[in-house]
Amino acid sequence: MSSPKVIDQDKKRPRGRPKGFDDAAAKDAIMMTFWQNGYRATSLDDLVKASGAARASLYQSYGDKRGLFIAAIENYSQKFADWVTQAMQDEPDTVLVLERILGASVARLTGGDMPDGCLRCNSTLEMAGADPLIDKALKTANQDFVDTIRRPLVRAAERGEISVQDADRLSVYLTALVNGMVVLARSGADESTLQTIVDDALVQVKQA
Amino acid sequence: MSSPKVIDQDKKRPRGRPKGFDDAAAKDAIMMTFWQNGYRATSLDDLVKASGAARASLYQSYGDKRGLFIAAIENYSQKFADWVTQAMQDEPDTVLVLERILGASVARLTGGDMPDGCLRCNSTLEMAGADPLIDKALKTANQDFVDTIRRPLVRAAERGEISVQDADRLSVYLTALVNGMVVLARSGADESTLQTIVDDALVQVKQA
DNA sequence: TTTCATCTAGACTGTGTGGTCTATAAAGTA
DNA sequence: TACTTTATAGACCACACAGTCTAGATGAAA
Repeated sequence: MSSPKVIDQDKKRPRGRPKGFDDAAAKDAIMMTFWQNGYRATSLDDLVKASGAARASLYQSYGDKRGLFIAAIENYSQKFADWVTQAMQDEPDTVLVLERILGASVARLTGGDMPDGCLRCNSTLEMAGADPLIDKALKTANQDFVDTIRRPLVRAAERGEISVQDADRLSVYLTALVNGMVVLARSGADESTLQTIVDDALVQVKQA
Repeated sequence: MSSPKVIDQDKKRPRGRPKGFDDAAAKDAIMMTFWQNGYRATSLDDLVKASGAARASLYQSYGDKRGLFIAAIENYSQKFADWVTQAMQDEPDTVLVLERILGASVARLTGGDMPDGCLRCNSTLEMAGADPLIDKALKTANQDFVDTIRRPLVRAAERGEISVQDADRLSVYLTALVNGMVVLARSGADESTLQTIVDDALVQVKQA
């Protein structure tokens, strides 16, 4: 995120005029804009302003509004997967990894530094079934989320701490809870309310 | 729903030309339309067609698109509350009432006879924070849902079966799970997957 | 320096939208 | 039969939007 960007990488620069904006930063800005407003309430002008890229450049890079949205969803998914990879490296204990993941979710859902809700959940309820390509991206993102939550549980299963069946079952169960907390948070639930839910859910995990 | 409508009730008929559509049926049709498409993707033309009412009549009755939407949300909330009232009359046992509620949710989320998802959840993730009046209606609807789920639990507490604290805690917990299942269902989860979640959650309830 | 590929700035266009307005139809009341 | 009230049908308007296009800017390659 805040790592010093390597300017002028060795990668050969293409022929024409160089972009006047940073690709990765623009991608993040586009993600944040869709996250903030939703798909339909985001205009191309919003994306142009947020990304710093020219309108035509966005069309050049992403095809159309739908392409921008799908890229945003993929970007969002990837960030979560990367975060969990890091958490699993930092924390060997399964329950503590899950505590971190769920605790970070609660913090983010109730903290003011990010847009409300979750781009994946927001988008799923706004757009599932409305467009084939978006639908596919959403299905992938939702499956990726379950798979990502599942990773620490699979590690626990490999260690013989729980069964593979429990890993599967719990990963879906915890996904449901996180998804549900997103809706609760957007309807005004505070941090302690959500944390109580997480604590109750972890009891479920520890019993497995 | 399909009960024979009493035509020409005793209520004195107002002076002017009578409405060419059924008020209650129109209200339901409006609810279904918003449920199907979401707020922003629903046009006034959609609502005119679905309700059978004239465009001007809708504006006369509801003020504007936002008023139509808020009425739809209130209508939706009321239907759920009525359903639970009935279920509590039919079934005295607390856990069995909750089983019915959650089971019906699973059936509806995976059955094809209703629009996808849940109008309350869909609308919350699409519109929370976007408009003050809609926001208020959504907060009310979400609080009503928790309160409605809470009713069988409060009845159990009054009977001394569980503590009031557990009733409060579990009502929020189960709300989170239902909300979460809505997202899961819209991302393609099948009935048995959701039913497994419900079964796991009911274990939690029985332990209280 | 010229050429070529790419990016930029923003004008432009067709379509769809929420909301209003007008003319008319259908009922009750006097 | 007039008069009043309410609903209907649909034309109408101003606006916002996604997407396209054009003219010019910028840099590498020749």
